[in-house]
Amino acid sequence: MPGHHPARGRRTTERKGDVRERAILDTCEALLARKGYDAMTIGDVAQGAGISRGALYFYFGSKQEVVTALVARTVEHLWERSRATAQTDDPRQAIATAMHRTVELWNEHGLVMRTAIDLSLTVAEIGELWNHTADLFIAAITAVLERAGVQAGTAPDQASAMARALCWMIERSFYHASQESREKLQEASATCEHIWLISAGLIT
Amino acid sequence: MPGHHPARGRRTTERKGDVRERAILDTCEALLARKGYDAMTIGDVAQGAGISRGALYFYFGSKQEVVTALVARTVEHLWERSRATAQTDDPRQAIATAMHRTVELWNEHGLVMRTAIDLSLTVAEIGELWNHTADLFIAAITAVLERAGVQAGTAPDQASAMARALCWMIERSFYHASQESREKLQEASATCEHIWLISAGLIT
DNA sequence: ATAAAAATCGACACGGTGTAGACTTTTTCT
DNA sequence: AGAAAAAGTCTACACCGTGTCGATTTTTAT
Repeated sequence: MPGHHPARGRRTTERKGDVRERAILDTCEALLARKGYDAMTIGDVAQGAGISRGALYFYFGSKQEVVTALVARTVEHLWERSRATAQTDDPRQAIATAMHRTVELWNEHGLVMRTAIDLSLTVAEIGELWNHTADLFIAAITAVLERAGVQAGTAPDQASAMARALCWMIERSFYHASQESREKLQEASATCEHIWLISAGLIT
Repeated sequence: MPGHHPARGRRTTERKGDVRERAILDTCEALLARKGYDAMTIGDVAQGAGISRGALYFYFGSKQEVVTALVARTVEHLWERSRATAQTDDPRQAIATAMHRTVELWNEHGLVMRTAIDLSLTVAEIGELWNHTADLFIAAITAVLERAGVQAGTAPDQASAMARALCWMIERSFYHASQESREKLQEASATCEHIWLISAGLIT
């Protein structure tokens, strides 16, 4: 329909580059799943996205930047979801829904989350991204523990320190389980939930 | 002293290569600490060991093989130590000594252990090494839990599954803490011990 | 002393990364 | 619509680290 003016007052223009950028990230995610980080080459990603290597470097300055952007995209999604979570008064209920949501997260984004964890050491920016994510989780766990009656504070047997340990337990358990199968993930979740409940003093 | 015969009946011959091999591994460990795995190059290691790159490839077929050998050397040390551990009947005591020993292990070999964990995914052989090590720990934890009265079995709330989760909790907590300082490691240990005790039902 | 085995080296080929500069397409402004 | 600017694309190249090869030297055993 020639002569058609798209609505004004709103940025209609989606740069061609925006589409490409998404294509690059999508390809990166797919290749990460198929070949893993080391085996995946910039050339592969470029080819998958339908451009040449040189063109890719117009968008990202390095292989690390590409995967950092991918992690950022995913992690942003996590934050959004976690912000949208309804709060409950009952700690038992809070724990159950938190674990359930976490299972969903890992089912959906397990690959990128594992990659983020793996690269946290080597790629500083990814490390920060993941640290921040972990801090959100730790804060949430701390809150639940305190509401369940665990003494607030940072001593080894108080809420804050315990929350950190529980967070790492969940991270690592899910990291391994999500590589195996959804069933294993479900089992790991049940176990972590159980230990969390015990630690909160909600189970004998 | 010409004509000197080294004592017989005992393998006096330590191949020159044996010394070199040790030198290579030692250098590798030092460089790993200084620059990290990615930044460390085969050339660096060779230079540090006082030989050329070409000569290094006489000993090891690849960079991965070098670090795999280093991990193997360290892990063997762990196994030895863990075999030599006295058993106690009192679960509380068993947990305390286990955590204490683990702190020592991480203080001494934290760097290599972290490297092993990082490379578990990419280098299959290191993965197996570390898995086996983890299995030893899990078995030990399981035994203690059962002796403390936790029901044996693999269901999510039974000894085996809980031991696995606790193992990951300890691994991850120590992984992070050992990067910071001995104090942090000590604190992390106290927290993990506390959660372990609660999970075993030895604390209200 | 000598022959076999062990160890060493320098040169080379390969593959992946990242850069440079020329060129084309798209967007923006009037 | 049309020109200038901005955005996007490509090919070629330089660099670096890995791993291989064959020739050579050193060590070891007899």
